[in-house]
Amino acid sequence: MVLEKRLDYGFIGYQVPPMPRAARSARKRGTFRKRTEDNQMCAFDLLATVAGNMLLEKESSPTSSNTSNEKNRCEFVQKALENEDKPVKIEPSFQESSDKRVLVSELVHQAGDQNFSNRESPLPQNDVHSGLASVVTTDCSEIFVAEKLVNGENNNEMGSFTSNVDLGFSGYRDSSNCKLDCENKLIIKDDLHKTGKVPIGIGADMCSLEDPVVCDGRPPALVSSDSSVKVPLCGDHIPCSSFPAIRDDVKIVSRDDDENSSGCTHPSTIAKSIRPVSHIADRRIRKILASKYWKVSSKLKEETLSNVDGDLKLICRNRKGYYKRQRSQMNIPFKKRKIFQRSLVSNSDRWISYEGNSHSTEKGINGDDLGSCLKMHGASGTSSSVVGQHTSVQSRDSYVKLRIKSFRVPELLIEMSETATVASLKRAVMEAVTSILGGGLRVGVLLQGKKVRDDNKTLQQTGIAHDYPLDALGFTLEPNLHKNPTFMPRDSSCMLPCDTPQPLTRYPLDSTVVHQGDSHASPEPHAASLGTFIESDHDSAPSPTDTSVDKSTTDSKALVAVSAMDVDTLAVVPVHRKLKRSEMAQRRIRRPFSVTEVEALVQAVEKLGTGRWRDVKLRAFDNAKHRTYVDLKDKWKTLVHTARISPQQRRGEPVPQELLDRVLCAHAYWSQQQAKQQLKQQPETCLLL
DNA sequence: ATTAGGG
DNA sequence: CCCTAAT
Repeated sequence: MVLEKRLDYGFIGYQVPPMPRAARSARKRGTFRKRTEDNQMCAFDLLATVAGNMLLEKESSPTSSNTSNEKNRCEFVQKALENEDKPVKIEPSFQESSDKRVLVSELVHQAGDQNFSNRESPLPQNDVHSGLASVVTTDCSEIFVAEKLVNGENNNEMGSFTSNVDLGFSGYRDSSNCKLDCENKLIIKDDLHKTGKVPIGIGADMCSLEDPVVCDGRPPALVSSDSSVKVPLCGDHIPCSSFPAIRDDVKIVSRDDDENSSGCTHPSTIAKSIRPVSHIADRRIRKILASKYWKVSSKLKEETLSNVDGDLKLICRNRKGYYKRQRSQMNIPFKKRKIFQRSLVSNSDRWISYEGNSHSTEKGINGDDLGSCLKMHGASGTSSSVVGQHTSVQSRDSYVKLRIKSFRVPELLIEMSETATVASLKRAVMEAVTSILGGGLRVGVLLQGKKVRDDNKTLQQTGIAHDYPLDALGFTLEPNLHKNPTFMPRDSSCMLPCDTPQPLTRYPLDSTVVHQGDSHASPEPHAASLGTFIESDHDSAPSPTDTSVDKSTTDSKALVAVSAMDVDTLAVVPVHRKLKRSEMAQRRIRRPFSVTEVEALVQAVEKLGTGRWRDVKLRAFDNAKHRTYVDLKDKWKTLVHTARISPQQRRGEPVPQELLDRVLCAHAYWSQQQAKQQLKQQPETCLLL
């Protein structure tokens, strides 16, 4: 049996409905509304529901005994789970439909092996709240928070999402980032909060990485959901009031949670009857949710944040910023993370904004490039009622708002014995996905369904102008494996402590990259791109280069064949703990030297020579953070080369011949000087010998 | 951290 | 531009 799937990784995942209602746009973008099955429910939704239920339970009958509570909880969970049709839903050919994205998280979840319920759980099985804890993995510390809240404790740590995250999925790794203080206010520590920067990553939500239920032996059939999912399918078991906000929002939520402030000025027209939401349970749970999923932008004060479940109007009023669902920090290489840390990726509205705030300590080599050419937009949209269509032009630069509808993860080809168990299949998918993700991803950019290959083009040159059709742009996730897969004899101990028989599985990791629509593939798997950056040159303004949109080079080749591997050999799974350098950092964007820069460079070199690039840098490019002395040296090299070739062979913005002449002249002069120096030292060394 | 050179 | 050996 060959199970061929194209995994479409959508940025859908969990979404917390209880967003300030007034802040929600009245508009509905139907295209973004995920059609989900009624039986889909994300783990966190369940958790929240359960927790809310528990809280209600506790409040309504504070005298009820623990055992009774526990029993109810277990019962509830079981019933909730029973509402799932089946634990695994593998939809065929969903690659055709853009609205049927299979989340990685979902996949991961699918990959979850129910046999794991047997595995040792760090949680004491006799834990009072085992009913709850068994639903949500111990990896998700929200569960603990919820539990503690239920228990009346309110000094809870948020975070500590460990476990499988090191496989490339996201999760909080730092438990110190936020917590609930003794007054139950959400505290987000670190400059993450101060700066409004949310470490983000492309990854699955942790909640779907949990281990299955111990409760009744059934795996939790929890599938990722987004806000449009009807959460409490278990309505019979949950008092509606236990989660009124969600229940309401679920029905009307639209994807465009509107990063901007339009919601304040344009109250939702989808006025629904809002049930009272004053229950402590709700507040608590929503606090959890908020802490997990929503992030207030930098301009929001902390007090406001702590009010997330309280005075929504205040939030709204204060909303210089906006709510964002908080992405968990992906376990990505440090370097990469450094880049991502200054960016915000909105999950709900799917556009990317980058913050140009670059008071970081890192060298300007990587980060500053990015930081300086990215501007953040979220809070400033004035005409945000048309989300994503236009961005107001700020200063003298035009910015493009980008929206990520979905990521496509590389195609996976999985071969399995027909006699393999479903559990094995799940595990195989799991491993395939994790190996892909763990191997590192790079981003591909699609414009009009065609892959944008040239990383050096500016967005404008590519056609991504500020008024481009948003939907024309797509992103893909591509494996960064490029011959680095470290194949390892399958050893179940590496990540899946399970003793079930191992099936024959195989994942051609050099496999295809499936793109949007017409399935383009990249024959050049190394062309790392971080194509979502907007160039801004303040230090030095490279003059506008050719604005040709070279669509012919954007490739229209057919998809790359999936490399078939020998089926007979022992099953292997690539496990690369060691991340290759290619995944560590993105290539800097190309920033051609302007004539002005060349002029400055020539002048400096004339003065200082060709061996003192640091001085050249200091002298002529001290304030051009994106020009390192290596860059200058390289540029000089190319300048010399350019000066030597015929003008017809030169490319790019033409450099005045006068400058090139000076280049040659200076080069000759300093070469001569260098030679003289060598001659002077030569006898000395001879004497020494 | 810089320099020098190959890729 | 990147990568790195060599300073």
